[in-house]
Formats: sequence, structure tokens, C-alpha cells
Amino acid sequence: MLQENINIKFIAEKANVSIATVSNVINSKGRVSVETALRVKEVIDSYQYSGNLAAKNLRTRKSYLFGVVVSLLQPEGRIKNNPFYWELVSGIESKAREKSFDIVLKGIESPEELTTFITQRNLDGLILVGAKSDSPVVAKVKELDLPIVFLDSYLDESAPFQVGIDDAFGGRVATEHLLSLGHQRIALITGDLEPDSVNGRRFRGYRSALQKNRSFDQNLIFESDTSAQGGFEATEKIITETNATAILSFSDVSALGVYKCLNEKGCKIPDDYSVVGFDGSYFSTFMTPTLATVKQDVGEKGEKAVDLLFLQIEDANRLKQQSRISLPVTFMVGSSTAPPRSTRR
Amino acid sequence: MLQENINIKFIAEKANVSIATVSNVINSKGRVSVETALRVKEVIDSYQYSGNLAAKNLRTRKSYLFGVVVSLLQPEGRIKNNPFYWELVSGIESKAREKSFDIVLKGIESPEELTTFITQRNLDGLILVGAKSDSPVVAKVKELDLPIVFLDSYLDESAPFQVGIDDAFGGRVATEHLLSLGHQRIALITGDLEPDSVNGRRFRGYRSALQKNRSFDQNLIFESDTSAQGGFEATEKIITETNATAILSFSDVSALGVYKCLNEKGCKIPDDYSVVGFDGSYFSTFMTPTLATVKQDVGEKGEKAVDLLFLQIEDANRLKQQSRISLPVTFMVGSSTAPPRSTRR
DNA sequence: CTGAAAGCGCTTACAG
DNA sequence: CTGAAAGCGCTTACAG
Repeated sequence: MLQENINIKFIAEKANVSIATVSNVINSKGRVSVETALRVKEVIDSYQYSGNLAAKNLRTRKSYLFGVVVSLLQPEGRIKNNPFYWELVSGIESKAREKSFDIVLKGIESPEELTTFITQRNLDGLILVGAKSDSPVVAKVKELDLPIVFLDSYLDESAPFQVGIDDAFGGRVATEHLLSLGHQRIALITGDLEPDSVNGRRFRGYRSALQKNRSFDQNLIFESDTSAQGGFEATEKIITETNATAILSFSDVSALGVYKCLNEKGCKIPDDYSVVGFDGSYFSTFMTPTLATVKQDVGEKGEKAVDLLFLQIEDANRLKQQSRISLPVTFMVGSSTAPPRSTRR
Repeated sequence: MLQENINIKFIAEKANVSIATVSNVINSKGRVSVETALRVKEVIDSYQYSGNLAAKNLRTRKSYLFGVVVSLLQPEGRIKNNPFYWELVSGIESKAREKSFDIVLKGIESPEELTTFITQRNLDGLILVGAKSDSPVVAKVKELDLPIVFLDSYLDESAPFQVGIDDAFGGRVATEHLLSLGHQRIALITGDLEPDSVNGRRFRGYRSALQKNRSFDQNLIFESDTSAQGGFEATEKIITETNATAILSFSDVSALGVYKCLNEKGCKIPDDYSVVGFDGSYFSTFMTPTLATVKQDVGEKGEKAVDLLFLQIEDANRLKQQSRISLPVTFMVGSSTAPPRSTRR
């Protein structure tokens, strides 16, 4: 007694109609009488029939699949450790699910792998995270006739759909907060500092605030890994090599290392050093003292990216329209900042 | 000049062979002469042809797709905040990629959604994370004739393929560490305490260690959210309602809240309270004082799960074989534990 | 309103 | 060693 495959033909037979009618019912084409439709639906329900997407895909060229690519070409560390990716992917998935799209998560090691991935799977859209403007992946992908959204990237107009946050503003507002407290020497801990990157923009904000105040100093900038360890090592240098009174870290994760190092060296936060982070991670309010930070909504970033994908799918004309979404950030006051020691009494 | 679709027919024409031969070359069936194979390969390369998986899938019933499902039926908070999921998914993805499988990440809200997902996409395998033994999803999924691996679940023999860690051992070793320091009253902060769950097993380890020592006390157990906030709230109660000298948290994330609360109340770690976490998160060594914790390798858990999937795919006979992989955990000494105050001088 | 037929791009017996 | 043909499960003109 072998289980017959439940496919459209099986349903058609049970409902005494043709497979074309079953298809019309499923896709609500409306060219079916109400009674027939009802009967077909009943059969579908009773057998829990749910169609074969591969066959549908083959016929319609739609896969209902979005690719989410986190380039492995980036420094390995960032991928494994950044606690944000899950939140991001979570936002993407839930938004995609609303419209019955699935997401396939893919790490790639070369541009060719990406195009192969896209064509093999007939992807309906692609979300690329943290692509660098000069990356061969970006060049390759822009040639494709496919809805794409770049996340946390700063690409030129040839990549019309991008979602990010106001990084420059975040960098500026964090710096201005420290300036307003009276800090003049604000050390910076940053990841990779390419100009057209998230860090690059945050840096611009930092620099412009300081330049307005004539206190920008190249020697206070420390490029390190975006990780707790990276923050720790940068802080060691800051303590010994500079006379900074405040530390701005372009990620909360690094700020963990800043705290650790300051604690080990017997430096008090905020008495000896004020500290400001970036991201507004779930743990920032649980650090002691509470970390002042620039908060962003990572989940929403993912959701917006999916919105832009659907925009491109639903209205092909918009393909030409520029649409860079820049989500706002908020400065979160914490107990990790105070006026510098010299100005206090 | 419209771009012709590059499909198997196109390649066949360019190479002057039939599509059957192209197919045989692609799939290395070996029934093709060396010269022909070479010529075909050249054409394939020059057009960067990469096949259509939907068509292949339709024909062969293989999708080269694994589903990774994090049940949304669990308390919402756990999904969004747990920093481990990314590490887990990262391990799954990289292992799957080695054998050219892609993974589709899916949140589900009902058992029906899951079966629909599986049949629609013709999944070749499924990884289910943190399923409860009495969950309808588990019941539904076990009926299916599909390679499945349960992660961090404690199901009976009817679910032969499971991957987890030695939770009971972890709970025991953490407790014994505190006992050996002289602590008698060890408060416990745990998430959901179902018997057949990760927390349930860790609890068994905790309880058995304490019972052996005749110091198990039901009043020292605090069930709360697996989150920093949950840890914070539980600690407030521990301080005011108990005379505990040590706190064991079944997650490092909660331990963040423990630290926060103790700091706020002016309690010193480890002088007033010893603290032990669980998981060995990237941030545990960056807490001050360094958190003693039970370390697990989340990425490896994901990789092992994929291994078990391939085991089932490659050898259908093993479908009956029991194979629960329990990965080891290591106790990581930290600066967060010390003998209780009363025993010190 | 309904159904027969073609075709999406593959693989796989089968014949030669 | 090679190719013609059938068929996987759908959708979509098209005819009736």
C-alpha cells in the first residue's frame, strides 16, 4: 500500500476537475465557479496539499526565495562575533515570512560563488550586508537584473537601494556629548576605517565635531578589531600613549574590552575616563557603569531591507529610482560619562 | 538583441552535443568520451553556466536545501536576544556549504507551517532547535520521512538524531566548584525549567551535587527569563529573600543582570556573592570580575548537526540507528568565585 | 466556467 | 559513446 504522491494531479482527480482548475483555485485566478472552487479547496485541505515550489518556480521563474549574504571576504572575526547579525536576520526573516518568502543564508568566498548561487536558486532578491564599494562582489552583483538591497554599505548611485543608519550623525552626537562635558582629548577606537564604510562615516562625524572645536588629533585614533579583545588592546595603548580623558568606541562590543582594561589598570569610569559606545546592544545597559551609547534598531534595518526588495519586485519601474533609507539613531545617556577630572573640584 | 537564456539546451547547441550529454558531463556520469567532455566543459565555463536547481529538484527530488527552524512557539525573548543563534547558524551554514547545500532559515508559528514548508521546498533535511518533547511540532515532524536533527532537545528514542551538550555535567561541575569553595547556600537562576530541556538537565546536575551535600533547598531556585533583565530581577529576590552566598546562573546573559544588580546594591563579587554563569559567551572573560562559567562550543554543535544530516542522507539504513551526540563542556575558572565570607578571615 | 496541451530545464532509462 | 524521448509538477494561453 504505497502512499501516492499528493500532487496537483492527485487533487484534481479527487475533486473531479482538471489540474488547470486546481491551479486556478490555488492561485485565485477567479475563473472558477464558486461551487467548484469550494469543492477543490475542501480536497486540498483534507489532504493538506501544499504544492511543489520547484515546479512552480520552473514554470513561473519565481522562487519566493531571498538570499541573505554576509560576505566571508570580510575579516573573519566580524562575522562570528557580532551579536547583531542574528537580530538583523531575525528582522529580515519575519518580514519576508509575512509575504511567504523564505530566506537562504549564505556565506560566500568569491564573487563567482555569488552569481552561481543567484542563478542556480533563481533568487527573487538579494540582501548584501556590509559590502565595500570597491569589492568585486558589488561590481558583479550590480550587473545582474535582480532586486538587491545593500545593508550598511555606502555605495554610489549605481546601487540605488541601500539601508543603513545615520552613522555620521551618530559619530558626531557621541563626540559632541563628550565635548559638552568638557573633554578635549577624546580617543577613538574603531574597526576598519575605509572611507565608504559604516566606520568611515562614524569617523567623519567624530572628526567634524572635533575640528569645529579645534581638538582633532590624529594620534588619538586607534584602529582595531571590532571585538572585546580589540577594544582591550586599543585601550592599553590609549592609557599608556595618550593623555586622553575620554574614549569613544564605535561598537559596544569593543567597549566591553575598554571597561575590562580600565578596570584592570585601576582607572575609574567615568572619573578617570569617560566611555561612549555605539550600537545600543542589549548588554549596554547592564554594564557597570551603564554605558552611554548610540542606539540603533538592527531588526528594523532588516525589515526595511525586505520592504525595499518588495518595492523592486512589485514595481519594476522603481528599479531606477534612488532610495537610500537612513534610519535614525538615538544617543543613550549612561553613567559612563562625566566631566574630565581636571575641570571638577 | 535579447539575451538568450543560458540553459542546458543552449550549452548543448554550442558544444554540438545533446542535452543528455551535457547532463552526463555535469554530473560526471562517466559515459562520455574524454574529448567530448572537455569540449562541453569549455563551453560551460565560457558561458558560466550553472544549471537550474528548480528543474533538477523537480526531476531528482533533491533540493540541496536544509531547513533550520527556530520555533517561534518558544517565549519570544529567547529568540531575539540569545547571542548564540548566530554562532550556531554560522556553524551550520559553513558545514552545509562544504557539500554545496544551502540553508533556509525559518521561523514557524504552528506545526502545519512546518510541514508545508518541508513539502513545498522539498527539503533534504531539517534542523530543529530547542524543541520540547511534548511539542506538537515534534510529533508532526517525526511522522515525516525526512532526515532530521534535533538540537538542544531531550527527546526519547523515537527521535534518534540529536545533538547537544552535557548539560547535567555542566550543572553539576559548576555547583561542585562552588561547594568546594565552601558555599552551602547556592541560589540558582534558570530559564524555563521543564524536565526534558536544557535547563532541566542542568538543574539535575545542580540538584544532585547539592543533595549529595545535603544542602539542596527549593527556596533558592529562581525561574526567570533567560535575559540580562531576568537575571537582574532574580538577583533582587535572592538578595532580599535568601541567605545565599553564591549565585549560579544557567546563562551568561543572565549573569550580566546578576552583576548589574549586585553592583547596584553595593554587593561585592566575589566577596559578598560568588557568581557562576553558563555558556562561555565571548563576553564572559570581559566582565569584571571575569565570570566563572561552563563553556560550550556552539559552532561545533551546528557542525555536528549537519554531519548527522549527511549521515542520514548518505546511508538510509542508519535512519534506525540511535545517535545522540553530546558534546563536552569545560568549566572555566574566573575571578567571580571565592570562599564565602564566613569561612574567610 | 472548464479542460487539453505545451513547456519551464533538467535527468534517466533506453535504443542504437 | 551518444541522443531522442519521457516525465518530474506546475502555469498559462487557448479553445470550447
